[in-house]
Amino acid sequence: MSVARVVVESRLPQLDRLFDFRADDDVVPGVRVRVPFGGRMLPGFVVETAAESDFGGELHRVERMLSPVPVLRPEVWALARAVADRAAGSAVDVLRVAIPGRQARPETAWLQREAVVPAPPEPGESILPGLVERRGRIALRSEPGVVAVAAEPGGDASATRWVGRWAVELAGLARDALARGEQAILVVPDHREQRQLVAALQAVVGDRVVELDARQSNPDRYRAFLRAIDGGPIAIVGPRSAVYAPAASLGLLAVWEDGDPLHDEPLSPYATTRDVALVRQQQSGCALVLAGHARSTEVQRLVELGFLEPVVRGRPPRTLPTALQDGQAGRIPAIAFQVAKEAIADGPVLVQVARPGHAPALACARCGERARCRRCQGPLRRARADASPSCAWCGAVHAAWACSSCGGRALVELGRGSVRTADELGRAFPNVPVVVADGQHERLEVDDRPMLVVATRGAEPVAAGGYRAVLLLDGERILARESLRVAEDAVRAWSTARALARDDASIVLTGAVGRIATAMTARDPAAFAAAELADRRALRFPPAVRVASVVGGPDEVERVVRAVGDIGATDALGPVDVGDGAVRSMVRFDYGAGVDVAHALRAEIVRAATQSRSRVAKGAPVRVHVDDHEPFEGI
DNA sequence: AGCACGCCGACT
DNA sequence: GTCGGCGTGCTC
Repeated sequence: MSVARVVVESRLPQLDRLFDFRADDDVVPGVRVRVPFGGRMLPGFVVETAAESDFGGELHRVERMLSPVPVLRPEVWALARAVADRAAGSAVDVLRVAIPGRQARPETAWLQREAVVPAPPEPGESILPGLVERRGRIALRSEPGVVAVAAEPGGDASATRWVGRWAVELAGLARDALARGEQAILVVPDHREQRQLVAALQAVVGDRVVELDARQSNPDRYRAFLRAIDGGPIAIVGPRSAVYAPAASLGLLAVWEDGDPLHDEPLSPYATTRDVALVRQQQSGCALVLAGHARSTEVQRLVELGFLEPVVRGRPPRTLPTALQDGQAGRIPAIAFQVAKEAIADGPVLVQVARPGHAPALACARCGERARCRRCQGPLRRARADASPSCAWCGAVHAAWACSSCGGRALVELGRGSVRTADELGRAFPNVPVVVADGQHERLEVDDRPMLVVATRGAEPVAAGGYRAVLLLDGERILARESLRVAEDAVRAWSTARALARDDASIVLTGAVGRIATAMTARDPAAFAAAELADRRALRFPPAVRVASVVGGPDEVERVVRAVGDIGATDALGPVDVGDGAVRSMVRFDYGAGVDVAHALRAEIVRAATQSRSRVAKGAPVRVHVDDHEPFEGI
């Protein structure tokens, strides 16, 4: 009998620590257990074992071991703990995304396997030779093993398959780690990038690739996770949760397009891949690569600090930014038609648009009032030219619409979506097939024949031989959005779409002027990222500072903000009303105050969870979101 | 969260 | 005198 120190699976912030239980000797660190806790049974993970406990009272006994597999590795526990502390959250909440649920069948098969660790692959050429070897010797401004890579656009333009050069280059770096017998973790925003990266990896490391994908079935996911537990020279690829993959000797951690919002975890404590990767790099000393076609302002900040060494690969394809004349908004400019016409005979042409459907917005033809859903007040739109208006939020179809303010029955279409753009292009190019790719119509690949591919941002299919031209439409509409990161997001979305083009392709960008247009023609992404970051500094917005949003009842929010305000280098914005009797404040703080702020926030969260249960003080519960990616959205 | 403990108001 | 309201604290 020994003592098992267990983290119990409870959302209560005050239980986010280890509790001791008596356990049999087969209960080893990392296994899942069920323990008696507060009068009932709770699942948990054994974090460590010891001969004795320093708890004063009588220890309960572990009820049973749920699985003998040590799924929580020490390095992942350390990571979860640090990530939770940084975000004023619970470590178990991190483990929920880090560790897939047990599946009996794959586990039985795994337990009966003959443990075979694959041989390391042969070393080969990579874009940053020696990067992985430098692990462990990372210091500010001296030979960093941490780099920000501006990836080379374009790809392998074979007629049957397209793999971006970025993927080939990351795969080469992964092979460097595997050749040393270490693991590589490569984190991508989406399964689109995952497909390319897996293809590139298989070309250089064969079957030493493990995909940890939330889209997999539960057994497949657990099977892949168990393969990662086995260790050895393997490359682990997956979306944001893969950053927590078990890898005892991690040689490389690479994040592709760290600025993509898909890297933001929507579950508490909301850590984004880049931040987790930075913590993991610090803990493991692995080489860290933050790569993308665009540079995030967060990466720019780390470059300016000298923590990341910037590396610029390749050169963007020729890009023509075109401003729009008055009254042209939403139209396809003549130059875009011209470019498409010249390129289409030779192969596919990509047209990127802002919104899906036919008409993304509708308004009353008589009074101009935006058409809204009678049920939920959501905006109405039209999916196809001949479709009835439907609500974008609840999906209700409004065949017989009447304006709520003037009673008018006629609608005008505002803007145009992918389907309408496709219709118009189809008329302009009568003999060319048109393919629509958006949230409703997923399309991952197109072949090398002439066609127009109309896609919303992030839904662009890969073209086997590379696109012959890319039209980036709706710039003015994208940039009209009210958000801290519009420009950064737009440049990233345009840069990634453009990278799907063949090297000799022409790129047309409509509705972008000034700094943003320049960003799309410059070779080096630094100038734009630096200018964006300078703006944020001037305004004291992230990532120049960090922010924590505090939502809840007015009294509670005020109390939390006051507690954090006692720390230096902080200030608060708000509170603003967010409905249902709740308010929101934004606490801004310098990076240097981060540890103290997170600590104070955590203390307030625990206090709110334990002391505020008197019937009078029971308002909306306080919720804290540290490093909200879009802190001012919806204000 | 649930559950135990503990201290003031109406009651058989 | 005590039964029970809920505020407070704890969960190995």
